[in-house]
Amino acid sequence: MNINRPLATMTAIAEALGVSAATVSNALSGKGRVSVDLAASIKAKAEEIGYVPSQAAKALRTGRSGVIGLVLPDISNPLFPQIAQAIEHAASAAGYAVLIGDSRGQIARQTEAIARLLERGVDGVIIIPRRGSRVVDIGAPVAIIDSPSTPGNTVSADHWEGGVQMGRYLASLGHRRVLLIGQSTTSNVQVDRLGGLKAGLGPDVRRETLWVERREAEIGAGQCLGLSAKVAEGFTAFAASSDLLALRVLTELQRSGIDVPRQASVSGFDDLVWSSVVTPQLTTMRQDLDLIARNAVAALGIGIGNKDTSVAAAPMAANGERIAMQLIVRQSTAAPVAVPEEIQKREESE
Amino acid sequence: MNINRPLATMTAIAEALGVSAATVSNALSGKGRVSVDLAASIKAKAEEIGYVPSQAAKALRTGRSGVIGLVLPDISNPLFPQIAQAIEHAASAAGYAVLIGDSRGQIARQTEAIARLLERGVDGVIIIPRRGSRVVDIGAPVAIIDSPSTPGNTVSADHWEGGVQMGRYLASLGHRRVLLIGQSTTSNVQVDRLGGLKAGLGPDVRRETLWVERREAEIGAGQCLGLSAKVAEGFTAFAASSDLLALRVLTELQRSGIDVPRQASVSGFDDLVWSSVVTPQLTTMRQDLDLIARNAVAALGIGIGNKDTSVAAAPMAANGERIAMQLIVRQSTAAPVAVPEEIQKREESE
DNA sequence: CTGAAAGCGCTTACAG
DNA sequence: CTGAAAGCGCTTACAG
Repeated sequence: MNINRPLATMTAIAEALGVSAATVSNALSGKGRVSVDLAASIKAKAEEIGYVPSQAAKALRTGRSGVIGLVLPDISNPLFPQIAQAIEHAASAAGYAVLIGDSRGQIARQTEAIARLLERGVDGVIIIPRRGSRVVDIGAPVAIIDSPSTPGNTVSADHWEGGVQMGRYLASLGHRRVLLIGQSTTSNVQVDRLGGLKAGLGPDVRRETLWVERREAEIGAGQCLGLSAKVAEGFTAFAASSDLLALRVLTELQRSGIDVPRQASVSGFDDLVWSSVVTPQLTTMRQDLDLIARNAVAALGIGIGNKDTSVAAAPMAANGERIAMQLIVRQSTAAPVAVPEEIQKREESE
Repeated sequence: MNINRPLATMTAIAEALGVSAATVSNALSGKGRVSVDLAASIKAKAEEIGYVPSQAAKALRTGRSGVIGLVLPDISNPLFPQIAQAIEHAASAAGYAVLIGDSRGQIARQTEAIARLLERGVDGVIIIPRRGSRVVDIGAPVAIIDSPSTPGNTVSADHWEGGVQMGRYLASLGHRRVLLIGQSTTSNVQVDRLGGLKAGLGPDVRRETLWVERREAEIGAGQCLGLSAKVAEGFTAFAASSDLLALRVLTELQRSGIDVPRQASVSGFDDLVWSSVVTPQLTTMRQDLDLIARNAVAALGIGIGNKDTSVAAAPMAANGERIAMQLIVRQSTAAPVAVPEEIQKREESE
């Protein structure tokens, strides 16, 4: 805010009403040490002159800024918008604003990003680390959203159980040969998801795991993963550890002339915005990001009595709790069908 | 930050060194009214005790928070991560932190989001409005990133010229029948892009425009757009107003058994993260978001002398300037080939 | 129920 | 070159 806001202070209200600033403060904060009538006229006056409290003064006085930092080292994470929205919403409901902590695309700069936020006086930090990077103690409340397998994790989706759900679903469809596809073995989230998938598929299903990062080290980045050969080998389902990967799988299969889901089912995780935009729409597992965000904010162990909105009591999970994921069945998965080797002619889609 | 940070204040430094707080302030702010020696020892002491300036006190005193707000009403905008990163980077270089302004997914709540930021004492707001929503005067510096066609726009990519580039490129490939695909006619950005496309394609190219929102009003959301019929009609290129739309087009075509780019070229706009992940990789137009962000921050008309980093002078555009877009040619576009009516057998891709 | 006073940590004229 | 003083707008014991 700029320098000029001379009239809209507590002092201004106090003078206009011939009372003390302390009384104005008490009336406005609603702590009830003021007579009902006086409080009412103070509030009316505040409204009238367009009073906006000075966060700076409040912060200086109370030692709390009312701001939390959100650190998302991997900005290319396509989940970013949903996460940011969920955190902002939960924070706002708890009386907090959210500062962006960016590590300039470099995961290594995570610590640096946190330091910058701390300099800004944030009351706490929510971190969504990437690839198992450890978060050191920073002398301020921290909540970490990662994977239950990550030490220090505060709250997260139950990625393993999500994998189990997806695995069971694919098995129930009748798939007996499934390719599991992950990006990187260093991601606890992905390892959990694939681990759960294996458990959910059960012992009767043959499966194989493809780690894209590893494969690309051999064939080069962005190259074809050789998925159509897998179809030829008899794989009927491709379960990816993320929608991003599932998209890659889906388009590569389609490009090779393979019909999804008729010849091959494809599934992902996360329910990204475009997951229902592609054809066929992607079957996926959704995280309850709102609940995760609320828990993360609550885990910061604070709670400014917020002014206007009385937030409905939201369910809270204990520290470290795993939030269930939700299976979203769409068109990219179906029961496997026996398909002749030569590519079957598809009916006109319209 | 929490209440306890008793030692790391200017007063603490002053006492430790037997000087006044004013001198410490002058030394640390580097305004040079302090002898070199004293300044050095003050800085050393600050370092030693881990001094972190209180933003709250500074804000209260100077009337400026050093924080700007970023309002992105359409959080489902897949460009969000790149934009947020670019703005944070530019703001940080100018000495600012960035507060997230969320309108809870509802475009109508844009004004509300701005108000919340203002209450937080931001020094200015950067807004990326959606679908031509007008931004009213808010009594604080504002920069709007939208489309040159939008009244009040501060800086943006030159979407029209980007369209021209793409149109020329497609025409140069030999396409003579092109389907232009936009989401909504109420988006100035999309209207500009398609307008530029038409201009770039030139008079020799037959084209038709498909507005998805309008079409979906008839056929229902998420339905097939009937693109394969267009291929049958002789359209050889599909130019979408965004990568998200292009993804939809690509997968629908592929699902219908159409080979991209052999039978149909597909292009988008924005170079989203997954654009190079799909097969075939998407030809697209990239915005220089870093430059746009720098201009937006600069347009706020402020500039805190920032502490450590001396940012290299960055090129600045005048108010309202249009930033050139960059054509990224990838695999989804190619010269059209005559294809027999019956779907041509594709070679194995591996 | 209401008010006077102190103080959060900084910066900025103003003296010296 | 250095310091004493005031004040940014608020909240919080403490009196009355």
